[in-house]
Amino acid sequence: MTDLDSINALFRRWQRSVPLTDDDKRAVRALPWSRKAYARDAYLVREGQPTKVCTVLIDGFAFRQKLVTDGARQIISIHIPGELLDIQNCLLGIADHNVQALNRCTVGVIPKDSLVRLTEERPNVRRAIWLDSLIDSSIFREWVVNVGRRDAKERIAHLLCELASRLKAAGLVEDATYQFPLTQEQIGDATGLTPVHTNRTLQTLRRAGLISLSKQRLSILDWDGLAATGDFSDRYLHQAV
Amino acid sequence: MTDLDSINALFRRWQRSVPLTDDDKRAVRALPWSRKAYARDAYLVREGQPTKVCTVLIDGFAFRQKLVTDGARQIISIHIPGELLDIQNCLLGIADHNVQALNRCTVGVIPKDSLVRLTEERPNVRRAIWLDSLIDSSIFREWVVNVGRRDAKERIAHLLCELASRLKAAGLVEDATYQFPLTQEQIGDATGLTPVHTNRTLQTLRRAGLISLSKQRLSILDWDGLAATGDFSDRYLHQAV
DNA sequence: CGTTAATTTGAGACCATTCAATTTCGGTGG
DNA sequence: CCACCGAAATTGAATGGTCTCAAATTAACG
Repeated sequence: MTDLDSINALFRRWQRSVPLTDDDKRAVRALPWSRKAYARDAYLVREGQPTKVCTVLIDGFAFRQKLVTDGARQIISIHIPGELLDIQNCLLGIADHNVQALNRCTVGVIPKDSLVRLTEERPNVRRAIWLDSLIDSSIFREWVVNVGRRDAKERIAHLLCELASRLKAAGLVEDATYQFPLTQEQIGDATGLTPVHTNRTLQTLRRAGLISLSKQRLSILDWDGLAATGDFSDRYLHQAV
Repeated sequence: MTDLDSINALFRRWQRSVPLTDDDKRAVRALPWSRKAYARDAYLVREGQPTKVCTVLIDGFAFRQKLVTDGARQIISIHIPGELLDIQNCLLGIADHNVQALNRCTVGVIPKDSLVRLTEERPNVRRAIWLDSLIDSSIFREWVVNVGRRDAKERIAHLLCELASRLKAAGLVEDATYQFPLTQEQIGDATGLTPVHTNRTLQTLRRAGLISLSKQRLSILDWDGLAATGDFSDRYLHQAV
């Protein structure tokens, strides 16, 4: 990549749990990076495609999704800068889900072989990647619970808490009001709800004084209340410092 | 473990994708294994507990679950012999979900530090474990889709297809009729349904001539029909040989 | 053979969906 | 800067899938 500083989000994330030496960082920087930009809704990975590269989100948001036969879409996770979008592509031969840009975003791309080689050579990096993917897994598990055993109000409250919590831990937001790039349809796709019901549920949360959300700006007015409504505890994010 | 052959299920599973040398196997056998038996419904891991060991399922079935505040339970995955139940315990300090025995089962237990050390020393083993946990992740993703975007009939059909497919790939069943240890309540907990509705939905599947299920024995009478009903494709299991 | 767990059935209520229409927002070109 | 346009958000009403509560039946087990 021309702008090597873009990798810093990645380092910051990894170093939350694993110490990286200068040699580690040099090795990561020395990978054959290429930089790529995607428009809103563009596909970064398509289910069924052979996997060749691994992608780090540098700027903007992305999400993973799968489509069912009747055309409905389920969003499986939402990603913020500094996260690896498709680490499973390093070992699995065929992509098992789609990755899409949530808004205009830029990513760093590494051929999967070089990344695998790096993990062989740099134990700290390996450990950081391993840990990251285990946390990924934990988030998937929580999402199964969210769509499986919570009602609409709880699901959406939980989703908002998770995103806020992760953004805060990543140092990407400071206060309780910040840019929130999901449309109501996308919130619905992430929670297994229709856009109509998502809309009504958001109104309920607003009327309860828990959030204010309009024009892509979200304010969490009552964190404890929202967390209680969404049955949210941040343990599954494993981001304790 | 007194009976070292119990590890064979593990080796068979790993070798589906990664070749293991005799040295690799010796190293795995040399780990400080202990063997443990659990009664039906016994807890192997409890959410919130510090993690100290890693567990391989040797015989019987187990499942992972989380409880929500109102007491409802969501089953997150179901495990068959040869699978690692809690590999995330190697790196994450606190368990983020519960693991329970589905029926009477026996497991092999390894202190997590020894397993971590083994992954440092044996690249093949490391690769096998990594791959396994990536497939785990893929299954979680599919479950999010299952409970998020499929109706009751589809969810249950999908669950039955997944289990059948995994059991077959593991060489644990031969024909279309085999022991199926889930109660209807557990099927409901795995699909985000109530036991009552699970019961009615199973009757629908029976009446459609797709399955026969009674007294813990499942027959898939029409695989293609069941797979179509459940929108099932085995790609996400990554078990192609 | 008794006791508990698991399955099954019925009826009514409710949460979420569907379908359709309206309003507001955001971006673009004249 | 305003007019226009498509996308997103909002509203209404009717339908429907799933839940709840309760009771009956059957299976599992010591």
